[in-house]
Amino acid sequence: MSKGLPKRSENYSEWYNELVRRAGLAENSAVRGCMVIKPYGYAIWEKMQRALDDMFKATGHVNAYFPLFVPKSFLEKEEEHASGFAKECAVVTHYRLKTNPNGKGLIVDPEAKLEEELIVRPTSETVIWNTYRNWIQSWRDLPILINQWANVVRWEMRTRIFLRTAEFLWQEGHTAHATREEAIEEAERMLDVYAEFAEKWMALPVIKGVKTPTERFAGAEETYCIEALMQDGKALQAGTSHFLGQNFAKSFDVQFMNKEGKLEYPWATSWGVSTRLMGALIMAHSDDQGLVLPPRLAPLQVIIIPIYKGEEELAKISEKVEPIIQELKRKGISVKYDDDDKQRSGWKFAEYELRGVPIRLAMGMRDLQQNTIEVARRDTLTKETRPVETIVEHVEKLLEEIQENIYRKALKFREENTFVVDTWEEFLEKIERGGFILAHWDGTSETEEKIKEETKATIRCIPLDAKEEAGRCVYSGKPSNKRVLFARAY
RNA sequence: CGGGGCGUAGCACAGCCUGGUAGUGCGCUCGGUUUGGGACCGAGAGGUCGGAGGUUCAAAUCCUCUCGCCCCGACCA
Repeated sequence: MSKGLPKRSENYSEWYNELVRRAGLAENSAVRGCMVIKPYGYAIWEKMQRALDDMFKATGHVNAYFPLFVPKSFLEKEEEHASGFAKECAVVTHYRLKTNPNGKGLIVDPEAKLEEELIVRPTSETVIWNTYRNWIQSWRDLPILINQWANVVRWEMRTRIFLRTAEFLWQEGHTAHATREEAIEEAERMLDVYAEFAEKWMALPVIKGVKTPTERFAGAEETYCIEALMQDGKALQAGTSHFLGQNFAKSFDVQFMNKEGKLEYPWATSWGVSTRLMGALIMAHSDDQGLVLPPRLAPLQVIIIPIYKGEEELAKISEKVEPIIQELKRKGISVKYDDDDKQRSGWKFAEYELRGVPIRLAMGMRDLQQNTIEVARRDTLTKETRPVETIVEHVEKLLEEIQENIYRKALKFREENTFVVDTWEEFLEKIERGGFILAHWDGTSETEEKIKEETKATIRCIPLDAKEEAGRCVYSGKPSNKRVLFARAY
């Protein structure tokens, strides 16, 4: 059996699947389309949650929890929303099982049919706005700035671990505001939060933009998104933030008395990121040796491995290493000393590389005599020997350097794979190679659809920072005033 | 949901065509030797061959149905 992973260059999706499995992040479950997130994978998710949650709190949001089940009648109320999600809903029709009178096992009790079916939430706008009706009477009740951490179910035809699972974990923010401007500002603010999180924590450069009407969230007036480029040249939507207008307020009959004493519908936003970010994290940075984790999200930042023969040597190394461990911990760096005698050092090296631990320290007798320690960094796979005295400060700096380097590498990759294209021939050629394409578009969904049919590329977004620039649509030749971002996407 | 591939020990696979005692490597257990990049030797444990039905004296192998996984399309965060 080969101990290495499949190569990215040979079979990207097999590499991805194997990596997720072998690094102990997650596995497919007995339930179709659903995953088991294993402790190591969940530890990364927890770090993401913590960072995001702090950012949400810092922008004035509070957490709450709304029910898993959505009455069918709620889902129906906002028409666009309803038709957008109808195709992928899990439906609860009964509330009881009974033993099978004709044999073994259990059957659904036909007597226990629900009067109204319950939908397992694909998202929570409807339950939440139904609740907000009772919470909002006056302009003094606004804004409402609530987030919830939850699971949702979207019955996907084709699933991929982390990237598209039938059940996934996410956070969904749902806010209500007195004015249109304030709601738009909120949607944009949260997009910025996502972008900052992606770049500072995940070391993932993203492009902020708005979706075209066809790619818009069902029920939204505007969908903002952050788009990232994966190593195989495909785009991944890493987060979305929606300006929902007054659609849900109207559908759920939520009104407030404004300062002038007139009834008004409040303005809404919703925004979310999911465990899909795990997929983004993996696909953006990892290599053929395994995961490459940005230090700020790595459950374990430093692994220390002793290289020894016999207990006596191990004891000496352990003694030498102990103060280093203590000092690293004191600085808030997560560190593990792997003195497990059941595995050899070479095995451990490979294992922690597979798991993406940013820094490895190794100490053997040679180091002990010279008062040195070997430092290996995961992002570059380079090693050097350094004096023990300064190792803690070095590690501290190195963690930051790795975080930055991973980001720079991803940014460089994106820049090298972003193409400004003006002709259809070039579009066809570049889209085959993968990457982002910046091209003019005439603004019609007809053209968007044609391009998708012919190339499988979609408009990922209209970048927020797109310059006004006269040009002609790459497909139809009609006039256009800015470039939009095309790519094949996950 | 369509097209293709695959389900045999924890993992990777052979055996199936041509039915006749279920195998190999890795992993696991025990003992020993080892230890600066996935150690070696020896001895072991582990499988209702995805499930159900059928054909047959006999089914991992042939037939039917079913469930699941992977890849490619249509749909999506």
